[in-house]
Amino acid sequence: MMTTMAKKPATRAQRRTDSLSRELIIQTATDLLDSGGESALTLRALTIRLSTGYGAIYHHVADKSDLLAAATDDIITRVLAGAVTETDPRDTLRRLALGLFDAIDAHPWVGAELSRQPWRPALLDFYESIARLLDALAVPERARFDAAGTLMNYVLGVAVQNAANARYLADAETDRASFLDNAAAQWAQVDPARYPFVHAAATKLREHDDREQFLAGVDIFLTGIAALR
Amino acid sequence: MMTTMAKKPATRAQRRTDSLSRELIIQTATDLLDSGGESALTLRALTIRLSTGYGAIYHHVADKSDLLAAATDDIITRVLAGAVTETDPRDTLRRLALGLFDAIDAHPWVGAELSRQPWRPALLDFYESIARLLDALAVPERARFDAAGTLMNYVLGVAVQNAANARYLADAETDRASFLDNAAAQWAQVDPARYPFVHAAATKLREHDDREQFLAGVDIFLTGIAALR
DNA sequence: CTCCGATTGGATCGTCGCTCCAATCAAGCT
DNA sequence: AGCTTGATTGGAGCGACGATCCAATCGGAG
Repeated sequence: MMTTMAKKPATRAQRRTDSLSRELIIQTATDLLDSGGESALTLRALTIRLSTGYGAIYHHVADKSDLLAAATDDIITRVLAGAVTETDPRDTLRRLALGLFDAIDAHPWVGAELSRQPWRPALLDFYESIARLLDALAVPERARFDAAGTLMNYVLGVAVQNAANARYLADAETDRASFLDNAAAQWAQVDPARYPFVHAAATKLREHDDREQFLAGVDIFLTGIAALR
Repeated sequence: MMTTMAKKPATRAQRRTDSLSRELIIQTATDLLDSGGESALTLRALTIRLSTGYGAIYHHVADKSDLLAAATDDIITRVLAGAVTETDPRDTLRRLALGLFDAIDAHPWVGAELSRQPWRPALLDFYESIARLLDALAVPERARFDAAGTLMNYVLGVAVQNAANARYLADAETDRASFLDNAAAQWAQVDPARYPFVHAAATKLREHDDREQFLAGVDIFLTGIAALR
């Protein structure tokens, strides 16, 4: 046997002229995730979009989870940068929560990633802001820790739920209306004797607005927190 | 080239005497998940543990996600079967929520799976129970839908959070105490000027009990609900 | 006893994340 | 300019994964 095959001419594919950077990779990853969901972010897709190889990417990024985390931090940081302060602490809190809600609504993969890594440094700012606002609401210091944690859990819980719905919608390639109709039809089919409330809720499922329901939940918690003093 | 290598003798590995079943597969999958976390459930590991092949497993199960969903339903159903009813609707609700909390604490992968598929049929019973209890707590019919959804989101949010922590603990092979010490140390290192509340919360992190904090959140919710009447 | 559908085991496929290394470039030194 | 050295790039290849496919085997109905 010959030790070498007939070698290709010694030319490699042309080397890129503009230099790669961590930022460019993260930006491209975000594009892929936004357009195709979590499963669209593969290293192969990245190499194609950036017309480069694995080595170049791994030189700037530790591994895939590092890349996902960095993209998530990027989005979260942007949300916090756009946060505004109202005169009423309750309103500010509502705004803050809605900001995270909307961001995850626009980038569902962020919700899934946060559910996997809930203590990213970028969320420290969120936690800090919430605690500060609870202070302004006269929540006693001993209860503030639990209250802030509860709010965080609720917001993240809704975020994850929304991300799951969005993923389902993307996979099934159906629009939101027919998805809700389908779910409502299923709920309406359950035995009314065994599940009277679920059966009754089927109609509301079609009308409800995720964003408003989220805000209703925030208000429930705010009311409960106000009684902690 | 020869078309066939020297074939092994025509004997196949001995066929199993006891028959496989969907239940046995689900049970084995649960064992694998409990002992090694989500990544431990691979088809190869299943074939080894059951000393069988891929075909036999795929004959009883549609695909891997079907298997994961079935295992999750199994756990949830068990939790609901053990639910008890107190005289006070509040206590019953607390028990119900704690049941789910403890189940996910014992099987963290259930939390991760529920975050991916939050509308499993097994959760319908949960939803129904919650709505029934909210009715007993005199929550008006128009607010019941939002309130029930809010509580569900909160419980699932905490569940996901717990699952993420458990996963981290399993991967890092550290115990909970040193994990909390580590996290507290990190929180204590953040700039006290920029993050006064996070900095102050560092000490509480070491003392706090996840279960109690979860219950504190449920109580905040219950207080908030009481104002809805 | 015979047959046929139900069940089983494993070879094989395509894709994934990741490692590894030769090839290439840019910047500094003499 | 020529040389050197470290940073950066591109891609072949590895092992593991989920899934498919099919020959081999079993067990009950007739």
